[in-house]
Amino acid sequence: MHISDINNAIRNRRKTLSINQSDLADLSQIGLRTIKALESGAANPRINTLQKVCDVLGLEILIRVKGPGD
Amino acid sequence: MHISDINNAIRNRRKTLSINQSDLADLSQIGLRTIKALESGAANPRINTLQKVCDVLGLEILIRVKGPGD
DNA sequence: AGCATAAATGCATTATACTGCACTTTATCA
DNA sequence: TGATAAAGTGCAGTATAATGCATTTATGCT
Repeated sequence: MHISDINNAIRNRRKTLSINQSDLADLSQIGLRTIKALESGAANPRINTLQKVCDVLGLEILIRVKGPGD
Repeated sequence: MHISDINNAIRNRRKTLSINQSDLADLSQIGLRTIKALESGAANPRINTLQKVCDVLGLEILIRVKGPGD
């Protein structure tokens, strides 16, 4: 899944785990306001912010060389 | 490759493509100072910044659910 | 419908990424 | 070894992510 879909990835994963934004904020040690911004898609978050949320949600961010067939 | 190795990924890829930091900065529309920070690893860049550089270098950032065997 | 919980929005403040400029240090040559 | 290019560093200004608080809107349940 491409990084541009990060907002949906986060929201879907959070709902799969049945936690609300407030809980995710606490677990991630990130402000609730920031979680909302993340999920809204209108955000340009810092990589550390993303990493913290992904850690809690069991998501991982990867980087690789783009292949011919992508 | 995990996102925590982004600085090496960028530097290695840049050298593979035989361009210098200044060229990468221009092509990415990002300040030279920021490129240097990125490659030094002492950075917490915004996702858009990362994306611009990766676009030029032919790198892609992916997100996925962490599996049991990772 | 009425109530409770979750989520969205506006605003002000703080923290810090991003930037350019000037300078230093380190490679890479002829 | 001297010249040139590339990379690293310090600093100050600007842009914006991150945050909290208060309020509003949406969602779900009995």
